[in-house]
Amino acid sequence: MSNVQLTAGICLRLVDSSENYDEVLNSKPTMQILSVKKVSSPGGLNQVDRYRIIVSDGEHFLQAMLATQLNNLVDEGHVGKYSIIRVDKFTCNLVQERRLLIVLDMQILVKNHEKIGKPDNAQPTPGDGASSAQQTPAPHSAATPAPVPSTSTISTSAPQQQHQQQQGQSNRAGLNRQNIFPIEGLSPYQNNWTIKARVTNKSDVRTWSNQRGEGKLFNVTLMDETGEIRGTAFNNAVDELYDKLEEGKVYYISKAKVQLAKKQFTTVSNEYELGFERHTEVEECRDTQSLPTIRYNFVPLSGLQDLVKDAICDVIGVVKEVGELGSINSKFGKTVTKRELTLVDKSNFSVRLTLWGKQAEQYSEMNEPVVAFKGVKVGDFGGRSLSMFSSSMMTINPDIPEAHALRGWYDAGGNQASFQAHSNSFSGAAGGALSGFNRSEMKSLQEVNDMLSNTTTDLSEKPVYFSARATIMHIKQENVAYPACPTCNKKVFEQHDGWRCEKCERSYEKPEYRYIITMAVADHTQQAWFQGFNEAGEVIFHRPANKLMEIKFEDETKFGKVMEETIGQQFNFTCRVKQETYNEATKLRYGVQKVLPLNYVEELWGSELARTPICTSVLLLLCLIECFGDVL
DNA sequence: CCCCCCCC
Repeated sequence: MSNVQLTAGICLRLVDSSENYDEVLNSKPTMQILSVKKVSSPGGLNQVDRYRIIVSDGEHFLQAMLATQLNNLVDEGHVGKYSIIRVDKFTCNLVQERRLLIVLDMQILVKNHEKIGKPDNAQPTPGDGASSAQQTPAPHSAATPAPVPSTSTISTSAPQQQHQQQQGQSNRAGLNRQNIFPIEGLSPYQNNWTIKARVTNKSDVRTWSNQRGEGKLFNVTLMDETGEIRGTAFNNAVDELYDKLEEGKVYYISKAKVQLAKKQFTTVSNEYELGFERHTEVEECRDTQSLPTIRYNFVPLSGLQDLVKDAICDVIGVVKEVGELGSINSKFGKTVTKRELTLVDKSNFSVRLTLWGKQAEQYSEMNEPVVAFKGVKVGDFGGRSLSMFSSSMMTINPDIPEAHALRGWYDAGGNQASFQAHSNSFSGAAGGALSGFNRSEMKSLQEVNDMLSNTTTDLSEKPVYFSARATIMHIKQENVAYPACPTCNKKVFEQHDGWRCEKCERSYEKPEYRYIITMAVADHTQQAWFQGFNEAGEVIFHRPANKLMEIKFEDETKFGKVMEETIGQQFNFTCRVKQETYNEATKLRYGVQKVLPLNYVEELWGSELARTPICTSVLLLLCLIECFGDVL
């Protein structure tokens, strides 16, 4: 421990204007961390926590930030207060006229060490010695020139001019390639920067038309090793830049406007975004060696439950199931194709992720690949779900350590694991099978009524879902099933040559009966009319509709008996309530999404009664009997 | 200056 040697003097060299910056950059100094403090970004759902650290060389100390890709070193306890580190890679820039070191890569030499020396602040704030300048951003009026950024030089303002003259000589034409700024250091307070960034995503050109006017635009996501930022070009700038900026390529970009990103719209992890303007300079960079293709901040699938709905996150998982291509009709009558993937990971959780449009149509990986997703949206369907944005990134079998680890784990037996689906219900394992049914969110019919009358949601626009346990009181006997087209399920009509489907424009010898059920249900608080279709009917009647209709045609009395047997049966229903209009009258329609027979062990588990010790014991016993009944 | 990103 005692043989650790800090790189004395490095802090002063970092703030010394006359230093050779390249030498300082490459010196890989050994330093001690004096403090680690989490800094949470204000607002926004996609903001990643950051760590501010203070580093010391034993004589002086400096403020620094950890690049977010190093967050896990702190989160997992590998590094902390008084750790000795070797800074292998960093960048330094001016923020509020103070230098801020961003540590991009480091080695931990000693995790725990006593404090070395009595270091002083290498960069005391003029005036009071506190860090007020940093905490109170001065408004930059015209009278207060913004500080000149500096990453490749650590000169202060006077030598800066000298430095820029030197650069002018080496790079007369084109952009100032020496003065590369980290994306993470960009802010509206800086000008004269150049970033070197990869386009990781480029949107199509979109047009808009509203009361404020019309126009066109496109977005890109730009990334370097410190962070990412969204750039937007409007109108003329679209013509100028759309073809120039290609997805996957790296560019020098300067003279764009840095502005606050509106947090309700951002899907990219940055407080700011870039507005491309007429004078914005974009030049392709062919040396792409030093830039990673993508930077992730993975959340384990088990951790999705800690994220709020609509949060944006990165995940990596093995695609265990690939759903069929389907389509949905969105609110505005748009039809969109979709495909659901089921991801699993080492946390033994699974989650469904929806691909849209082209990505859904073109997905064809059938060999359970590892797939990394960046910037996907967290939903709460069935507990937790994920959905792609157009700005999200999907990378199949990425060449990154996390992917290799996951592959190894999966192939070495992880694929045999049973995965827990996200669910709010008490019984997580059951939650997966129930898919959307949340026992802990069960409501009485009265509570459903109250919820519906108090909701601010426009029920004609957006349906509300609920689960309730109720007993069937009555089923309308007439039209309990309809003759359906075996191909498209539409109603068919009997004609001289068989059963005619108008949609498929053909006739069938026999129809396929499908249930269409209107039933009165009740619980101890209320009654309601539910409507159910084929899946619901098969559960309620314990037989396909064809069979029930067979009985009806052969023996009316027996049919009446079957109908009667359903009365008094209790089920767990999951329903979708929507406001619909018939003949200018609006009414709420309760569509049954799912019917589940009761499972008495689980019903008890979820109840208050189960909290008593005696009941817990009995329930455990019941579970054991259920599991091992055959053996006992 | 956009801001849609959907459905069960």
